[in-house]
Amino acid sequence: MKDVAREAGVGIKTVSRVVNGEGYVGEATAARVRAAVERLAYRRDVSAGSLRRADRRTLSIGLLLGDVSNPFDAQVHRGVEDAAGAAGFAVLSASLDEDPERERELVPTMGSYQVDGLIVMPAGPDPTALQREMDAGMPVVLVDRGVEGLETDSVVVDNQSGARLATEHLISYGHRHIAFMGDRQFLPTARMRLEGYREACWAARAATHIIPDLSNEYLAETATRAMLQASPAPTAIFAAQNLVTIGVVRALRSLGLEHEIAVVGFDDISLGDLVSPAITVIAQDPHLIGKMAAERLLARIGGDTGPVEQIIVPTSFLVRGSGEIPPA
Amino acid sequence: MKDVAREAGVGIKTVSRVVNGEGYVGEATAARVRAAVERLAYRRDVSAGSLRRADRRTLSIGLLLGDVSNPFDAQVHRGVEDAAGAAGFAVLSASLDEDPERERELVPTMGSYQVDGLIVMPAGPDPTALQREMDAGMPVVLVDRGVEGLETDSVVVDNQSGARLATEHLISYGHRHIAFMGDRQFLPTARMRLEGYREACWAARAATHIIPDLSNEYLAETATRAMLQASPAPTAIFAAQNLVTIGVVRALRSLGLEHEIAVVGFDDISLGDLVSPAITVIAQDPHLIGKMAAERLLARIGGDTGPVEQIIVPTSFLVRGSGEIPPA
DNA sequence: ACACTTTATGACAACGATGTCAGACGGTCT
DNA sequence: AGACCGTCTGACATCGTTGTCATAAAGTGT
Repeated sequence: MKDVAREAGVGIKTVSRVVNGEGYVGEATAARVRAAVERLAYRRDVSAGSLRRADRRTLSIGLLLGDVSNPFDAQVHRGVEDAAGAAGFAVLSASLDEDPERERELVPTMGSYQVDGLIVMPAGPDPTALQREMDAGMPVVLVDRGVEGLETDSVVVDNQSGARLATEHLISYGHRHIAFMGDRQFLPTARMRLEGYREACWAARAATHIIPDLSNEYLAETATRAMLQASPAPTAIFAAQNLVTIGVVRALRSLGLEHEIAVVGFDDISLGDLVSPAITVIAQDPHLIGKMAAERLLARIGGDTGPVEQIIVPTSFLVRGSGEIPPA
Repeated sequence: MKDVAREAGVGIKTVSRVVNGEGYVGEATAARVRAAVERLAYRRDVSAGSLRRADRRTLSIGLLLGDVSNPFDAQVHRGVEDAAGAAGFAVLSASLDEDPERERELVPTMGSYQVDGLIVMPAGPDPTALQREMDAGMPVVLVDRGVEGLETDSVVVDNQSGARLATEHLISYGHRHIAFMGDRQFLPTARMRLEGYREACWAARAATHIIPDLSNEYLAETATRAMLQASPAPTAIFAAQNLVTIGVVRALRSLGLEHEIAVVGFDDISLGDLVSPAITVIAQDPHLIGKMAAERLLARIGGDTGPVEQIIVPTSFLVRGSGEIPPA
């Protein structure tokens, strides 16, 4: 900027004014400055600017997801990016892999990059890292799940009633022995979905059969195969997470049981409508979740001091075939 | 930092030395500083530090992808993140949507955030924005495709020979009328895949049937349906991109032709092994592509001034059924 | 002609950190 | 004792930018 000022024969503050469009600069001077900027291929340094500016804004937000390559998380990511990008904010992202250790580590790291706010899909139940950041004045919005003891905005879906709906759907087709296969129980979403399943089973006086802690596709497949050896084997399965659903479908296929045993999944899966039978699911709208979280965060960054909000994004029920198989 | 210095009763430079582990600090002093850091919940400001430091490093890299929510791109993203994270670098990412306009805009934006290097899946054929960045000393690594006229490292797959292999595979099963359905032809990868298809057809003296510029699933589905009305209709399809493959499969399914017409896809698709018939594909390893790109970039950031490298990541051929259907 | 406002401009300090340098202290060698 | 070295420490300038303020010129109202 000093160089540009010299090149244009003006003071550095005048260059600053032109670059930031502050006005109070003569048209002729401004033109000379713009020409110099062009000639020297000058580009403003956002971080140096934020250093001196009163609000310390860096026009960037941090995004901590479970795994950027999980289709659900990737859609959330895109939603955040769309909303943030429209407001001129850049997105710094990282994957936590549901590891509380990484959360403890990466939350302060994001802080040290001076992001203006943080969107987090929390990996653990421990609020201290995030609380510390919030105490330092950092706006935080949680997505997908909350953290007990942390008073801040969140964007979630109603996992419990979605799971209840899915289970009731199976019950309405005559099933009374429905297995629940879900993700790790320290995840609040997994617990809520289990709760919804339990509610529906109780109401129908159906037995419960719970297989938790399936953290990936492979474990889900193995567990499904093992479970179906038992007798009496369940006649239907509620698969409470996207990767679990894939594992279940894969196991049923390998046993040739995909047209005998009913399946309803939570979260849509790519090509779920093309396999045979097509997979009935409770679908979320992850792009919308990300977009709303980013909008909430941007409002907080902009100074919104209203009460803490919990935004619940609706789910939709996609009936496709696998969930409408009656018991044998 | 000034506050920490006052709290600990030392000079700010001493605090800096402790925080950065520079040594030459007495143990007692260091302990007092660490205690003060803890008490005041102090965190170093990375960007302010980089301002004065000679190398201007911000320990962050920029990543410009087609679309962070495309499964292929998301895997690349994760590969980059893994390699960058291990070296202590943060990743600033954005989606270009194959729009050269956005590329012109976001490349300098990344520059103004002072990233130490840039990994780009280029959206357009125009090298100027990237060239300008490189002239300013920014290391750049291209992924998935190159840019003509830009002398820089790149990590790609051999699209041409992959496509040739796929086509030859169909020919070996007796097909002589194979349709090529591909993405927009301004994308180098799309052109290379078409070239590979052409080579194989020529060698076998088979007719070509080319349907380009299918930029999404829906267009691919519609085009497939239209094409199959023609007579004589092709007996096999080479679907040259992941979303195109999905569209093709969807169209065949809706016409009930999925067991009549052979399909080989380029890029693996999720659940491609579960649909019936399972989809034969040329699979890439996007995680590896991202990882290698990041490693190359980190080497350049670290001062590697060796000659420009083009890294070619091998593809693999997954034979699953859809590509082994003989012509009627 | 006078006071007052508006527009245009640059000098300078400051943001939070690090590089440079100089100085103080204690120990070792001649 | 004096020269010399290694360790430990802080004052100060500096990185690129913006906030504050002073100043000057031109315009406006009386």
